[in-house]
Amino acid sequence: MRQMDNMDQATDDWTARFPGLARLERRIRDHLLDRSHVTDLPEGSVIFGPGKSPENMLFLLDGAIRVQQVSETGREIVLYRIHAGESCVLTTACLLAYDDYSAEGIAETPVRAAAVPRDVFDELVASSPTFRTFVFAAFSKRITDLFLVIDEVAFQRIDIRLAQKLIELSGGRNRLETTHQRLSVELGTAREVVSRQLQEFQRRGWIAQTRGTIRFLDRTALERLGED
Amino acid sequence: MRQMDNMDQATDDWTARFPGLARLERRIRDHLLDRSHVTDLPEGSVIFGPGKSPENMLFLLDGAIRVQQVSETGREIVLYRIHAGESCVLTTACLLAYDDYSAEGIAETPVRAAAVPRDVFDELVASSPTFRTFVFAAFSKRITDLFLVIDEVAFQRIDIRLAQKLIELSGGRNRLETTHQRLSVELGTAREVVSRQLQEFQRRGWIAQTRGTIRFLDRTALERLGED
DNA sequence: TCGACGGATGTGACTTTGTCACCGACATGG
DNA sequence: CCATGTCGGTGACAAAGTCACATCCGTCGA
Repeated sequence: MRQMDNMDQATDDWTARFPGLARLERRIRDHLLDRSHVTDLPEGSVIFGPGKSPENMLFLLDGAIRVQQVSETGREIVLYRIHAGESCVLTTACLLAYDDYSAEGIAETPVRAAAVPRDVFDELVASSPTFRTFVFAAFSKRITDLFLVIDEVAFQRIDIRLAQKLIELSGGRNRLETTHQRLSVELGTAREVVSRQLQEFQRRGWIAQTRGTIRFLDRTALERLGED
Repeated sequence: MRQMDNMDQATDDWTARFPGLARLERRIRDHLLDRSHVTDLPEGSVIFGPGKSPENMLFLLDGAIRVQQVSETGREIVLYRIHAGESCVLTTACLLAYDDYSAEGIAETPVRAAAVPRDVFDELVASSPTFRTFVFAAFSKRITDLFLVIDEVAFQRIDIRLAQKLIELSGGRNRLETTHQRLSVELGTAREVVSRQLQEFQRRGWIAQTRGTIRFLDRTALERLGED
């Protein structure tokens, strides 16, 4: 499930890449670096999921992890992503063996992360105020993000959400390589709904579509729609 | 906003009411009891909300707090409840001053709670493994609960969700005093939708309605529907 | 006692979203 | 070349949300 690569940790202070850990006490930081492993995971790795609890808490150095949920009905929805500079707090939730929730974390790109064993995590929370702040801030951010997801799923129109998601996923580029199916999972809706909305965007001259890619012809129009 | 009642803390060990705190180290427990206040809040008190961060973390001794969110569009949805024996971890999220999220916590009944100041909370997390476990378990539970809410809002049929909610809110009694409006907020849907579903339940002989109350005529049928 | 008022509920017409059962188009590998 | 699997299109329908009302009922002053 996972491959571990030990690195020369003395020369690679990965904590510097985490804003919240920049001011970590020197002694603490050294302990953390000493007791953690930097790990590389290929794209598509399942970091955690039903029946797969990780033993370590991850601090993402590069890449992104997508956390999504599969409903009993088979439909899926993307809950959030963890990007470089963020930690995988859900792992701790998982570590605590809370009953089998259906969420899973998947490496969306090749991922490099620092793996911190559970006991080390606990020691750090106990001994470092800075680390505590970091951890609670991470939890808070997740929870408020989930509030936002709930708000959008419950109350936002699908055309608006789709426009927002297209802009978000494009990351500034003017084309997006994805399928209607994948977009429907992002929004927790049905593929046909996405297809129809994209047809409408195309009819309005905002995008052009070919199999597997969407080109933006009028990004501003999409952004306007996405602003409510 | 809040009224504080000091009690004879030496004789009232409220930590005993929290399963997760039962094994708290004696020294820690005394510190917690010494530095916290037991507080009474009237029904309807706003515990936290947009612009109202609490200074304390609450441990609920009696009553219930309802946490809900108001969307920009004015529609509302109940996110979760905090019952006696649980703590208000969201408060810590709030304490960390994460940007103004729109969620608010309201006392659904008269509430008695132990208020733990922020610095005491931090000390306890630092010094007690038991307390740490308690806090992280609380966070985990909230997050997994929110996953469930997302799943239901996104993928579950409204009749099934309504049946489940009626059973849940009735708490074993065979009548429920609430309005269609309130039920619609519970589910994050429109009042008309609730009215129509309730009419359908009534037509099937499962419930009887009068202004402000619902009587259960065939609770089993509702439970069956609620099981998918 | 009357009537105004506000909250609670009922209703119909309509739009949006989700579901289902298909279809053909395209890419890939034998 | 065909078989297969993924991708996207389509129409008919069902479920859910929206809007604009119409009642209904209890309460509170006048």
